[in-house]
This record gives sequence, C-alpha cells and structure tokens, in this order.
Amino acid sequence: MAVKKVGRGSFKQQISDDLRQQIADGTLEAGAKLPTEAQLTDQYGVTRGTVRAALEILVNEGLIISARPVGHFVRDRKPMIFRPQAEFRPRPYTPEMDAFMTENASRDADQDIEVSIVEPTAEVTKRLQLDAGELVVSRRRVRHLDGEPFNLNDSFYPLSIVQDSAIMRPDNIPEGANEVLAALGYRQERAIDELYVRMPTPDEVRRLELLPGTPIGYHICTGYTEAGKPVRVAITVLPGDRHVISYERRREAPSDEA
Amino acid sequence: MAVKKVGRGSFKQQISDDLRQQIADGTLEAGAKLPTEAQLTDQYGVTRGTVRAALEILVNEGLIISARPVGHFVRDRKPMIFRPQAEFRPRPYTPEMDAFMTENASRDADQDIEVSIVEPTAEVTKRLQLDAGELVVSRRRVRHLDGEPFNLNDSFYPLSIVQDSAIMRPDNIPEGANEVLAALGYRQERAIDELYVRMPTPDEVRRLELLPGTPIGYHICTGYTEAGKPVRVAITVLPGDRHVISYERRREAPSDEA
DNA sequence: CAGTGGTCTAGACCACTCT
DNA sequence: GAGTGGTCTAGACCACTGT
Repeated sequence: MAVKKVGRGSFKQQISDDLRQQIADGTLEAGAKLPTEAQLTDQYGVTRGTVRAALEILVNEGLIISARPVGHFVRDRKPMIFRPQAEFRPRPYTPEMDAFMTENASRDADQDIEVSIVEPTAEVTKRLQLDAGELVVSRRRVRHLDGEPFNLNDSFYPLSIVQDSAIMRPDNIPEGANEVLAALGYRQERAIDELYVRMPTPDEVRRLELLPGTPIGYHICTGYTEAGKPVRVAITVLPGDRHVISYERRREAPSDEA
Repeated sequence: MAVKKVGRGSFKQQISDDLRQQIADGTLEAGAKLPTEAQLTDQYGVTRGTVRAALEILVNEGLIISARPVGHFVRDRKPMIFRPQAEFRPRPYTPEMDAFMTENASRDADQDIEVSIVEPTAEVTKRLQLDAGELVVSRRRVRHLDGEPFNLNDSFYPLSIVQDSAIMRPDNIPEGANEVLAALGYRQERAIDELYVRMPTPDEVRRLELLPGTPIGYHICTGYTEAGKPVRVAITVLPGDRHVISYERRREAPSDEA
C-alpha cells in the first residue's frame, strides 16, 4: 500500500473522513465533482472496492450522490423550502428578522389524489380506535412542486362515517375535507400530533423519488370530535432534503431552556 | 447460482427485499436474530460479499443492527419515549385518548455541561446577526436518560451580553438561562423555530452513540428581544430512534387539510 | 469507442466472543 | 478452537453516457 494506516480507523474510514472534511471546509463545494473511483484508488493505494465502500458511507450520510456514469458529486444543500404547517404555527407567522427563510415564495403546486377503501394498517386502526375488520377510506396524495414530488399526505377516515360523502370522490375538495366531516356531524375539535424521524421505506422512496441518505419526517395527526371520537388520521411524509419546518412564536412558553 | 434472478433488481436487492418483508410481516420480530451471513450465502447461492451488501442496506435503513461477533438482529422499535417540547405544545398537554404515548413516565435524568468561548459557526453567526470576529459563549449539553445519551442541547449567546454572568459557569442554572438573560436586560419575547431532518455528522454519532441508519431531528430556536435583537440560539439534536415529538391541540388551526 | 460507476466472484486475514 | 462479522484484495462483466 502506498499510504500507511495513520491514526485510527480503517482505510475506508480514512478516505471518507478526508472527503467529508473537504466538503465541510469548502474544498469541495456543493455540486462539485469528486475524483473518480480510479483516481481515488491510485491516490490512496487501495483497491476499488475499498474506495467504493468509502464513497458509500458519504452517500448514506446524504453528503454526495452518484450520477452514473458521470461520477460522484457533492450534494446540493437543501433548497431551504419554507413550508409552515399549520400545526407548527401556534401564532400567525410574520415574516420579519428571518432573512434565512424567505426563499421559494410561490411556485407551481399540484397534487395527485387516489381514493380507495382499504383495510387499515395497525397504525391507523389504533388511532381511529376501530373494531377488527372495520374498513377505512384512504385518500392518498402526492403533492408536487414544480413537477417534483414534494411530500405525501395520506388521510384515513372510518368508512362508516364518510360513506357516500364528498370525501370518497378522487377530486380536490374545495371546502376542505374537514368541513365535509363537520357537515356530517363530526367536527374536529382536538388533535394529537406526533412527529417521528426515520429512514424511508422503499415505497416512500419510490413515491417521493428520494435519493439514498435522505431521512424523512413522519407526521401523524389524529383529529377528534368534542366527544373524543377519532374521525381522521392524516399522515404526512416530509423528505428531509426538501423541507424545513418553521414557525414563529411569541412568549409564554420560553422554549428549550439552557 | 442456485437461485435464479426472478423479478427485478440485483441479488442484493432481492435478498434485502426478502428480509425486509419478513421484518414487516413479523416473520422476523423485533430482537430476532437473522440468519448468519454464511447461511444466507448458502440459501441464496451468492458470495458472502453480496449477502453483506444486502445486510448493509437494511442497516442503513435502520431496520437491523450488527452485533459483532454474534450476528445481525432486528432492531428494536423506537422506545416510544414521550418528550413534549414546549415549542411543540401550544396548548397544555392533557393525557387522554392517547394510550399510545403513555410509556416512559419518569426515569433517571442527568446532563453533562461544557461551557466555552468560541468562534461561532456560520449557522450561529447568521442567526445572532454577529459582526465578523465576534465571539460567542457556547453551552454544550448532553442530556442522559438512564445513563444513555438522549439528546444534545447546545446554546449560544453573544459574548458581549453574557460576559461574567451565570451563563458562563459550567453548572446547571437553577432559575434557567432565560431568566439570567432577562435580568441582564435581554428578555426574550419572540422566537423563530426551525426543524431540519437529516443524517447525523460523525460528531453527533459520537456524542449520542448513534447506530447506523439513525437520522436526527435538528431543531434551531432563535430567541429575540422585543426590540428584535437576537440574543440566543439553541440547537437541539433529537435522535430519531429515541424521540417522538408529540403534542395536543384544540381547534382554531384545523391541521393538515385533506 | 473509452470511461464511468454498479454488481459480483473467490478468495484472504483479522478481532472478537463463546464454549 | 470454532464461529461470527469487519475489512480488503484482485480480478471480472455489465449498463450507460459522451466523444
């Protein structure tokens, strides 16, 4: 080997550490092309397999992408899309003193809707407190921005309460599904929100066209009537490379301490 | 090869798809031991390298862990720790109708604190609107639960306003850093919150002892005085396998639509 | 066509743990 | 010592793209 094993770690760790450092300090800037596998093989005096193992680490960290057969490139930084979700915005949002989130004002929005009657997953069954065998209406949507998939929004309703309503039509609902539910006598007065952070499933990778190393935020919102009956579960999948969840607050809950 | 290449995908894709399916449908339940690499090598009629590539996919999806030299195991599902952050809880939390988040009531809590005067990162400089060369006081904390690192909470203050205050002491601040700031004439009246979802840096992996395939939530809270002067940046790193962010709401912002 | 990365083979040696 | 996974070598063939 041309290079001796200095410091700790395996060869692939050393190589990926080197490249990560170059990305961090700007030697390799966003969009820049990395050396080819052959060049790295020569440079470090290891075999191609070892070089590929090092690059794979960086791919899985979301730092680089492989654009076959052109080469590896430093991944562009998050587009800094600003998308305040209502649930993350307890107070009206006012755009001041936050120059860092003023990008992406308005762009072409679009969505695909797919409505079906399905057996609910355990996740949905539990939150809707369904009996065994009870079916739900599923409204699955892929929201697009400028033609690219942007997030997923799947809502589930007990079939028993939305049967034959506008919720079952595979169109946009101008007044909003919540108003339809309210007209049916199930106005939502409370909601419980949960946010998970995890790696995507292959299905989510496909629907959102995710690159390797892209984690997601998994947001589950369960809506309840005043009587405490759950009537709706909405699951939003937010790709980490396309979303910044942001909101402003005024006092009263002085935040993270410390 | 003993197994023919049915359907799509490479051998490693087929193998990881098979195993992922078995994990999803419960054939392999949480904590179960996977077949050894040698067994999978025989079973699929490929070389060990191919089997390892398949397992690596599942590791990076956070589905399995490798416990050398014992074997690979299905990763335990998130401990479902419930930690409402103040900023995600616009209304007081009431524990009702949510049996799915009642675990982990009270456990041993602990934290390490490390205070220093540092040159701020670009991220902090921008949010604190600092001049070039201006220094900050950094309070870096690792919070532990039952002896395990649970999350990171790093706060940054302009050196010019907290010099010689209790904020610079590497102890817990009983009344809270925010009260100290207020006593210094910098009471925070507004805050901007941002939440990013991404893979961890090696430093975050080390501080939080993260397993491969564990993404993080990266929460930045910038606090402002009434006059609009930023006085504090708090960065919280929440490991995806240890956190569920959860809160309850009542009406007024009827959520995710759809 | 040459050059890129994607996949796979068939070995090898190592560190570690358990028996 | 046997068995596990971690790392690495030294090849091979393929699909795709650009010249």
